[in-house]
Amino acid sequence: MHNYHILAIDDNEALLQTLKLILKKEFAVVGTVRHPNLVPAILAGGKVDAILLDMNFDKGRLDCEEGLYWLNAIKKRPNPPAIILMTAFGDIDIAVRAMKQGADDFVTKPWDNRELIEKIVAAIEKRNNSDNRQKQETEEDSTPTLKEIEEERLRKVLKETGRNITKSAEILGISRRTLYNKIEKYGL
Amino acid sequence: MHNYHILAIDDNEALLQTLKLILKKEFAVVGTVRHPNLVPAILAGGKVDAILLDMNFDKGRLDCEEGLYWLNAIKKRPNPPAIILMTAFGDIDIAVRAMKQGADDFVTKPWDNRELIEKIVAAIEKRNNSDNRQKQETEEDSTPTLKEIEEERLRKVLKETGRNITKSAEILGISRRTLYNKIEKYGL
DNA sequence: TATCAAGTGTGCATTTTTTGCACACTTGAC
DNA sequence: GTCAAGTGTGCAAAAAATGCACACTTGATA
Repeated sequence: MHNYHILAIDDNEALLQTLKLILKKEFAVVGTVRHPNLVPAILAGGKVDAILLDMNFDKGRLDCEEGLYWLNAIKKRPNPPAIILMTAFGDIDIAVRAMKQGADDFVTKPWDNRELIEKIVAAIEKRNNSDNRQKQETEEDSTPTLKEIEEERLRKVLKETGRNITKSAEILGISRRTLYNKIEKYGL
Repeated sequence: MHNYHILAIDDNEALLQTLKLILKKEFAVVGTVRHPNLVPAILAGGKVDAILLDMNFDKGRLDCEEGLYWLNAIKKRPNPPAIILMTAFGDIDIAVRAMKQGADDFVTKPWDNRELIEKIVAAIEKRNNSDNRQKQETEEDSTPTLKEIEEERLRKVLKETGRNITKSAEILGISRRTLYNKIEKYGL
């Protein structure tokens, strides 16, 4: 049992219920919606780790283009959930376009339950890992004081200009005299 | 006629020649190789804008896994060319895995010539654009004045602390009063 | 409800930094 | 030799940073 929140989107009510039954056994919270236009509101409201988006363009209700549109819209949000797409047809073009737009994985109907669950978990964990990396980077980034980054920048610019003080001062946007002061202050 | 260098990889000599004939009409230089193990040497030698990699796993010579291995190897290089994959089978799983590993596009055999060429050009231009973005960013990185990086840092730290002025000032190594002054000065 | 720690926003005098300008050099190119 | 471009430094005026004080607000806790 994984402590993840899943949201399944499908305009076929019967299929949606089947999906929910399967996913309920493996995930803590499983929501279902019939149309993706409700997704932004749901994402704004609470935690969602992965979205299962069905692109059944056979019934004319929610077609492939629309599916890609929603995929794109969801992925543009600040902290997007993992997205796994489902399609009834083995169309490579759609799969490729979906992957280009940031889908995390692709499942074809009829799906294999075990495979579906594995793909969902893998996609969520991959997303979490990349999140953590970003956080670590920004945390490390936030430590230095203004003076430290100033010193770092001074070193860099001085190096880049080959220690041409006049040019360096110009690049840094400070007066030449001030640059001399700072060089002495930091012992550069 | 595009001034791009293309490298086509296929272990079927006849198909390779067909490809070359088609591509020669559209691209400045078209190379052909029978096995991807020559690719690293070729890439080290000269300019290659795009690679057309055929993954025909029907004959047992160059199978799908091997194709993905080479895709991965090429994409790990410092300045990788765009890669378009070709497959005789409309297998979505392979397409998805290939896209995950950084393939730029996917074409199924039998291919449509116009579509193939368009995809190659699009992939190269996309690659060039992202290159330019990186260059611009790194170039811009050396341009900004001390005040600009100061402002950037202020924004970042304020955001990170949830606009806790006292903590922000502490992190930045300046007095609280000064931080207020800077916030007003920069309009944060 | 009272209280207390932690934070906010601002004023003010003092100290520090920045700035602009001046001056006397050095250096390399032409 | 000279000329443009750069260096290193002094100095007074202007600007910014600092420490401290004061009157708040806020959320948790006894």
